[in-house]
Amino acid sequence: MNVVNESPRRKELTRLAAQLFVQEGFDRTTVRMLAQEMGIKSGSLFHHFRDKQEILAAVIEEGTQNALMLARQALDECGGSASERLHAMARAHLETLLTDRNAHVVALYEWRRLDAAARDHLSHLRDAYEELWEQVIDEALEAGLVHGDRFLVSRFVMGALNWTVRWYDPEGPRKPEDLAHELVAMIAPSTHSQPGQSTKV
Amino acid sequence: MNVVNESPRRKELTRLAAQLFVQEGFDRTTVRMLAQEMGIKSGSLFHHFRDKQEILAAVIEEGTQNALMLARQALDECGGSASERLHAMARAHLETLLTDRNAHVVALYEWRRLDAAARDHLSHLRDAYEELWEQVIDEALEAGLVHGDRFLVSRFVMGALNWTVRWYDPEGPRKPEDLAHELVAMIAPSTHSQPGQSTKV
DNA sequence: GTCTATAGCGGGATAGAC
DNA sequence: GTCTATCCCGCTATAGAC
Repeated sequence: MNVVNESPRRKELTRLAAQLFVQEGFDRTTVRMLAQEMGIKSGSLFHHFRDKQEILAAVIEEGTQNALMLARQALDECGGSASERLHAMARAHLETLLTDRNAHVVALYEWRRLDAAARDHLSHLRDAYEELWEQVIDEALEAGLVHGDRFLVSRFVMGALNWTVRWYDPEGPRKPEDLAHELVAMIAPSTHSQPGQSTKV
Repeated sequence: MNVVNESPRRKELTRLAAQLFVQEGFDRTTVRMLAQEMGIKSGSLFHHFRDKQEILAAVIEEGTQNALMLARQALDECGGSASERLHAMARAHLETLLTDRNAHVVALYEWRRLDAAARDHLSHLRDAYEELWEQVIDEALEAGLVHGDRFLVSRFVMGALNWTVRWYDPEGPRKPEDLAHELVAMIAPSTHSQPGQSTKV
């Protein structure tokens, strides 16, 4: 459905929609606001999307797919130690959340506003991303880096990261990488990150 | 403004509103839904509240005040060790979020929907609650229980806790107390909780 | 304190010209 | 692919009777 419909125009409109959804929330964002941001009239919007719901679905698909891609890439590029992988994953997650401040945030914070059909269509994507997290957490548990229940630890870690959206100041001194480092230090304090990736601040 | 207006009737209506705001979100909750839940017609609502905004403000004030009260009480009743206090705080926080599932959740998740005046009026309450957290985190840092930056640690911990709202299943086997215990174990693994409070599961 | 009735507005979405 | 024009609906809030 969406895979076919990937015109560059639509992608650009999706990007702009993501920005507004983050600023205002999905419910408060009107189709007229969306149209204005896109430089067209509200009627024209429905040439690209069937309805407002479909815009949300497009944003969330884009955001999750992007996060998944960047996370896999980060894991491929980092060293193989459990600690390095945990750090790489946290860093990738925070960068998709805090640097672009768009589609991934919408995916996390507006998921409930998807209708049943869209949730159904997108849940496997979300699950794939969460499984990647659980896998990295598993490795950390096996390495003795962290202790506790796999399910709970991954949800606590994701919660700590996802909540940064609420208080992080992009103009402040801390970069997403710094936050990732501090989080790993908090839950796995005995770890010394390998050189080659400057995780020490 | 609100302190004067604390009729039992209004408190009850506020309680019902909180429930709907959690289920549907503030924006999706209509005054007609609120009225129906309260057993009156929508017009009658405005005898108790000036407008929809004021209902939200009442819920958030109630939720934060309640959380603050219960947190202080929990700290008073627990032992004095940094680990016990951290655990008590986390437990109180989770119980206000997950057991009642109402006003405190709204305070956390719908804060942005408050207008400027209400935010101004309520921010000192929210700040008092966050300062209580930072104080407990400070004690944990000084006791060597946890390591890191005071600001970041408290935000990470609160994030992990606040995000539980998204995945916690009240019908499941885990109680808020169990979650609190697991979180403390995750960030301060070397700690052995004092007896007298069964924190071990 | 609650009701009925309704004003007044802004929302999502459509139709057909260009 | 975008425009104008507009339908229709549901929302918040008000007025005045009871």
